[in-house]
Amino acid sequence: MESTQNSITEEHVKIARYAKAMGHPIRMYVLELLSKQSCCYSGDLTEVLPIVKSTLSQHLKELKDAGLIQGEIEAPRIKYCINFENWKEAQDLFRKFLKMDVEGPIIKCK
Amino acid sequence: MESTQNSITEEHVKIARYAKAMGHPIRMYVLELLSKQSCCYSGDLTEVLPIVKSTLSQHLKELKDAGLIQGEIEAPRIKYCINFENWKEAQDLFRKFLKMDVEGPIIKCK
DNA sequence: TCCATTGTTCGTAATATTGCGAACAAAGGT
DNA sequence: ACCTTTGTTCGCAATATTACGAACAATGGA
Repeated sequence: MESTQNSITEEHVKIARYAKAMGHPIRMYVLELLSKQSCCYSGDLTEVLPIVKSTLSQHLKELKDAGLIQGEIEAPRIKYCINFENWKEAQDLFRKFLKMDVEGPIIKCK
Repeated sequence: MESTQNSITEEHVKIARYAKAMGHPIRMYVLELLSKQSCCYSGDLTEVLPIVKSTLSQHLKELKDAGLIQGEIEAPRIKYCINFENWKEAQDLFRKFLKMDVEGPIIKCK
């Protein structure tokens, strides 16, 4: 079933997907905030972030699509929280990835 | 000197920059390979990756621009290695970021 | 010197990202 | 029923990303 040359694994695709979602300062801010203080409303964010609500909505959608956060309707607002299932997966993937070569390479380059 | 509303810090910008560079399966593969086995030549990569050399060159350039890797001329080839100074910074940033809420939020969201 | 090898750069194209404002939808309160 | 609040969706524009092939540069070897 596999194509290409089995170099790129499903793990590379997964971690790249999470990394891509994290690849914007606004989204990193939101993730950090949520992972620190459980939940927040999107209105709280527009007050401190230098973007309009529609742009924020798009960033939140990206984080949602990547699986890192989830929204819960609490009318008339929406409460955003970390999606802890996927968050844990992302943590594990990054930890595994970052564990490598903490002390530098075996063969020092140059 | 700061503008906006001091929500987005320099750290958010930095980690987002690294995350963005990691936001593609090809680049994650290269980073993993290099962090595992010290160095490699770009020709080694084209052999196993399902992209042509010019595309690979662009991905390597992105990793270089983000500061995660460095190239060293070793004619007629170029030896690519992890840039360990920045790699360490990225590791620290991600570790700090990932450390948060390993066990879940204080206030469980529904 | 000419050729082969290696990798970058250029030109091109398709698609994705980022951002704004306006319009829209959903729900609660009066 | 109407209005307010909240957030999404739409339309638009500018720019970035991803990918390919062709052309180009640099270097070592024949």
